Amino acid sequence: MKNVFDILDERGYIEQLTHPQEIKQLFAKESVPFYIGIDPTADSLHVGHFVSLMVASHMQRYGHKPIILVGGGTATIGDPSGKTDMRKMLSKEDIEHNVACIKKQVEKFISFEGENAAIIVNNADWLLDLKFVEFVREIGSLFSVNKMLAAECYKQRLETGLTFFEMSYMLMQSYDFLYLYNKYGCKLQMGGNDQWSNIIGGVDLIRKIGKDDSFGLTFKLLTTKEGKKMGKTEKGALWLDPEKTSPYEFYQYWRNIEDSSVDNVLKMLTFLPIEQINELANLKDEQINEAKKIAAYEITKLIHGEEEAKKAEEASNALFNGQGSLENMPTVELDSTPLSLVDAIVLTNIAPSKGQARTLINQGGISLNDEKITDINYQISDKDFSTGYAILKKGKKIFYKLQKKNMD
RNA sequence: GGGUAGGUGGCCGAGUGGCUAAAGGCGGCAGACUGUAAAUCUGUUCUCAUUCGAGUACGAAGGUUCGAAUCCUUCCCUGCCCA
Repeated sequence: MKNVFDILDERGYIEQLTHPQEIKQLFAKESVPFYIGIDPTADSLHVGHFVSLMVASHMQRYGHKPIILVGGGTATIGDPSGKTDMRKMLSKEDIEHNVACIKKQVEKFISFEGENAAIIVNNADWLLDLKFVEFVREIGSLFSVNKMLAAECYKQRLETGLTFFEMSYMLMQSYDFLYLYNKYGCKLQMGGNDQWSNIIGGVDLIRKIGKDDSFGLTFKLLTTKEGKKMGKTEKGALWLDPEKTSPYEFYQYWRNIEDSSVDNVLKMLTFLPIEQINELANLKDEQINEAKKIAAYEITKLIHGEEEAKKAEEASNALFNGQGSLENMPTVELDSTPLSLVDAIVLTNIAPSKGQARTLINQGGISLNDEKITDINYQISDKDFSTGYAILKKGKKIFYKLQKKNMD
């Protein structure tokens, strides 16, 4: 059997490793319990977590045991890494709700049954009961403040201010690793590269207490060529929850990525064989659109299932190539006609306010049934529904199907 | 605890009594060009009413003034230096 290490490597997941040689040998030698942490700061995962789950899935396929740590305890603090401001704290109820939602999404990637079944743990279970003095004496004494301050993740914060509260985040994450090491024999922590400092904190902690088989690995963050984080949309993050980001929008996001990201996205976010990916990524110019279609389809399938992926693909074909049915595009029902175009735009959330709806119309960004409309007083009436529905379009890529509620 | 500099629209950052819904940049959106790409150029970017206009907004609450983001008072928060 191939070593997962090579898989992770050839697919470009790996950014940094604490002990490259040893980690590779470890993978070959035994089934390694490893953990990735997820902060339950929202009730859905987003693309940022996607990469972590992909890696965990690859690892599990090769016989290693995933431990998904949900940071119910640490979320009460908020990781200061890379943030310029202290994060707002979440209530206990929020966190519990979020944990439950996250669990469902994780199940799409990782099996909780079988030989190397994954487990989910919540660090609230051990962190909340810690005694302060005890913790500081036993764990805190093993951390050098000088070293921590030198860490990249704190440097930025040193300029704007950093509280002790936030600094202890690293200690807690390190303690998590130690706890999992002791309880489940967890030897490896994985995470996004922004977690590097926290990860080596844990690796060092375990080594300081006399063990030498703790390791850390970080993945590359998904970024565009300019280094912008991927997964941002005009509405904020690209969520994995279909209620927050519809499968159609999700599909379209990947369909529209820039050429230079195709290779990365295919490798990191799909399970397509590497040979096929290399072929696809080599397509030039206009042809690379084929690769994007495949990427969008595969990624959507992973998150939302085959059926939703097909629907999204079909809707997109219908809209952009004029073939196939319009049935599956996002639809909004209208109570009554006539309705002003401005109102319809706000109703469909195409624009958040009437003012913005008007600017859109004025700038020629709105069309109805393929006809550009520049009259801000336009009233949508029955004649726009001659085919039974009306297509409202913003810009080139955002479509909504309007339908009347009571067709009589 | 003492001293000092600050808190401005999604972010960064000008503005120090009326011409300020507040320069500039970033980000976002739209238009042109394209391949549902990138880059570039143009427009736009608080809310309601697009006719005039009105309402909210410069950490919070009060006050001075015909008029305040700009002045005064109290409070909250943050940086830096000293202890």
